[in-house]
Amino acid sequence: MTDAPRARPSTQAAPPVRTEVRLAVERALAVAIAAGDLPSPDGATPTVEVERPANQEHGDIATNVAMKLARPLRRSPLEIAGAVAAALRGSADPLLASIDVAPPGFLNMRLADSVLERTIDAILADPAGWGRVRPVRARRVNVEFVSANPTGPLTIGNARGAFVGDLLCRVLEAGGQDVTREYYFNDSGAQIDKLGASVLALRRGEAVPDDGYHGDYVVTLAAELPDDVWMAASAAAAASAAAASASPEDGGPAIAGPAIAGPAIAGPAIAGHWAAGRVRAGIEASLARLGVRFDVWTTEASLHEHGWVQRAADKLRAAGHLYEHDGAMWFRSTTFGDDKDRVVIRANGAPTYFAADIGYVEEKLSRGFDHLIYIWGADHHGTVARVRNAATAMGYDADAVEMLLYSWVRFIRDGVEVGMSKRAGTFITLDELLAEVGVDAARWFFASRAPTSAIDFDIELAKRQSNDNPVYYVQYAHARIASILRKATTVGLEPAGTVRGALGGAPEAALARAVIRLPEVVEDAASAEETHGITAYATELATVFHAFYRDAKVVDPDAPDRSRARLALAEATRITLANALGLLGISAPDSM
RNA sequence: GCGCCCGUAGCUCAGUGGAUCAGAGCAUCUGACUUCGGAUCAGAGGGUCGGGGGUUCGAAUCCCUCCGGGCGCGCCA
Repeated sequence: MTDAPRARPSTQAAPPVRTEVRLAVERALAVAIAAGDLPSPDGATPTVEVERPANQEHGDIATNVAMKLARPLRRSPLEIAGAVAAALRGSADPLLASIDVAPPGFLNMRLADSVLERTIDAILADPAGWGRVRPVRARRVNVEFVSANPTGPLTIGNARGAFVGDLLCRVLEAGGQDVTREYYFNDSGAQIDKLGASVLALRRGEAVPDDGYHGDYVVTLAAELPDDVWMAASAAAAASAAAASASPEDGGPAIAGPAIAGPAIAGPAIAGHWAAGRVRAGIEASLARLGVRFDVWTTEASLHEHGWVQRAADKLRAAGHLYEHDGAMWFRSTTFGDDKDRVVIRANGAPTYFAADIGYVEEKLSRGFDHLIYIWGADHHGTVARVRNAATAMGYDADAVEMLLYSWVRFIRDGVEVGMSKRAGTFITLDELLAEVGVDAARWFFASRAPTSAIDFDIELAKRQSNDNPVYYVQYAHARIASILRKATTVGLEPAGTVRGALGGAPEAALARAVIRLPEVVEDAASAEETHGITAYATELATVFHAFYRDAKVVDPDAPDRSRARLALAEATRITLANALGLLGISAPDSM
């Protein structure tokens, strides 16, 4: 797999062409106002926004700033557009070849060939840096995703979270952000105990409890349970059984700065701890196979052990946001708009899952992140408000904590939804899905859809139509260019080092115009925190290249100079396709 | 019951802080140069943007309402 070039802050690419044009328009607007051609705006001047028109007749780049200024300047949009256009034409900037005013007040601009040429040349000079952009706002970002409990292998239910999170990280990195990828394991608590109890039951030759875990992997775990763990678990089970019958009182509610009770040490917990570790190793291996990398693995137990939960609770208490009620400790979430207050410490002294969430926020932010992103399934939307509220209550900026919710995927096979339950052991693992569909196709599938949209994933369809999948269309374009470049060398032709003066033809101009947009697409994707713009762009670029291929003979020994220039443009296109695919973690094959 | 999300072409999905978008891919149909990769290209048909109201010069986009689907409303995780 061709991986995306790693983030290298030292590579500071020139701003996207679109940005250059926007700045030129802003300068022209200022010039027109200074010259008295336009009045000075009373209130806030609207920011200039430029866009890529869908209709080619509207030029390469257009702006509606004249219409936005019509009200504050009390001039007609056409009059304003005319003044800005005149100022643009009057500037010595060779950026634009033409500037047209179109009703009701649009400014349509066409890029000069020289801009296309120097951009293409820059791609050839620095392929790895192409597509990386300067951040609008440099941040240290923590992205936490997957975070599936280590109670069983990753399933297709975890697929979207894994890919969405990974893709977001890649896009943010290309957008110039400093990204840390993090996985949170809930390695203690009732679910782990149930997993442990299930393993112990099988080891004893008994049936798995009804509320335990029933998958085949539990049988394997029971068989592999080391003797020392087995004996320790058995001894602890016996001891806690004796203790439970001897002392029913548990010391009353924990208030006024008590220590938060840690997880109970019992047989199932001991076995569960071991099993979770084993399962976790499998999860890490699966993620590696997906090309999903993590920088930091944090466990819930470590948050308790290192006092983060306690510190966060203390912080909330000191700020007056905790109170006791019915023997439990509550966070006054309603202060921040939640519909009810939330329990942090149960009446029995045990912290809730929410308590660990709060401790985790404190722990993450203590590491110096400016921004925390949680990739959560839509079923978690009920917990968004309370966690963000807790962050606010601890004194952090509300915007520092962001939850990105993705909708559930319905997996369908033969027209029937695939039902799943990790506990019942009826599920399709992520490994199985990828073995059937392929990583590239799966990545493309998730990358090309907005995370918030509910989608259907038809497994059979994904396999059967694999050759019609747009991902193969894009990869084919890349392989075709690689083939052309190979072909060229056999007749002694190499790409030229520059396309200067060689983009005059219609096929060349159209292709170059598509190629130079990559940084804009990356910029938009990073700021919107979405990836489907990149897949759409890659598809479009492939289409434009295929048209170029149809209209322009690239390898032609009878016209060596023209061939070398077209080879250079083809190479720039190949780099752009490879970088766009690499950004998505998808391979860019030289042949297929 | 309350809250959040969603409903766009036969299918899968973009577009949703108004004008310069009703779009892409697949599927269907019709065509393509003895030539660099036909996993390609050119073209066609196909949608009252779930229904209905409202605001506006203008609404897929904003507001209300209804219908239909998903999810959430624990001292679970």
